[in-house]
Amino acid sequence: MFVIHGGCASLNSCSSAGSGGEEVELGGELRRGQWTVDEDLLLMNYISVHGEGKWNSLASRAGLMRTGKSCRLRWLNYLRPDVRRGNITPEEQLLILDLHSRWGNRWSKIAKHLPGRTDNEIKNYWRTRVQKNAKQLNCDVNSLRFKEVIKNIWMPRLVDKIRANSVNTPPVKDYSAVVNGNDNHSCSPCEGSTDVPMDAVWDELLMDVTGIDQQREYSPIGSELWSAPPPISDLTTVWYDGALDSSINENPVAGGGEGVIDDVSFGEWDGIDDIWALLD
DNA sequence: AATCCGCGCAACCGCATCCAG
DNA sequence: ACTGGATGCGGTTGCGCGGAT
Repeated sequence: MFVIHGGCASLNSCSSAGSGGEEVELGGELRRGQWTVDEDLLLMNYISVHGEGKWNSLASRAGLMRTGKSCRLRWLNYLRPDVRRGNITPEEQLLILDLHSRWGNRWSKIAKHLPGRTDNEIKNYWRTRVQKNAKQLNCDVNSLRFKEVIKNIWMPRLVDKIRANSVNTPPVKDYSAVVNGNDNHSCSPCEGSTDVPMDAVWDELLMDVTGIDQQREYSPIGSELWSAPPPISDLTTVWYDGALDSSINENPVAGGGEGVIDDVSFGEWDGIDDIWALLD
């Protein structure tokens, strides 16, 4: 019925809860900490029959010594059949960076545009990868300076990477197919992910990053008009020419309220290639 | 081989919001 | 309008693994 992906390899490896203050008591008390395979099966089987929702009563009816919140989290972040696991693709990275620049730490909102990805996963990605990068550059992750790095260095490189990949493979017309891999997860409605058409998101995103009107001409994704990409030098010219003029203060959420744009000088980023290498 | 250390990620917590009674 | 339970969300914690020493 269900396939358990990832997670604990055995009951033994998970049934003890480590020493981190987790109390796993079997005498009728609530369990905390790592979920066991048995618990996963109980939860999945119950939901397959009765559906999700009413998490508190679901927990007890399913015979789980867990809180409703814990069951909901486990289901949404791990057990749901359409949850996508594994490396965040360049396309997804680009989307995350762009959407975060617009909305800030609205992980759930961002996740709705990445089918199969959970807010938790995106949040973790941001904290581990993006914040690490900010740290390497000695700047605050919310600083305008770092946002300029994202916009003018990181995102263009991601676009390069996506386009480079697309040279070897036919243009992808359906982004959801990209992010879902080739598996046949229907990724059904993807819970709200359709409130903004993915093509529109990508058109806007690439417009933001490249500043080129005819982005549809070379958009690696979501475009039927896609053709051979322009030389990278052309794109970088456009990116870097426009970079310092553009204000990224359009977004009150992500702006962090600094209000003053840092003096961004890319001459200072001598080690940027090294840092970039860490992100690959 | 043993130990240390940093990273990734699953899970928890507290607060906010929604909604039915 | 009020209240309490259910749900959603963002921040934080800590375990386990793998690489470095």
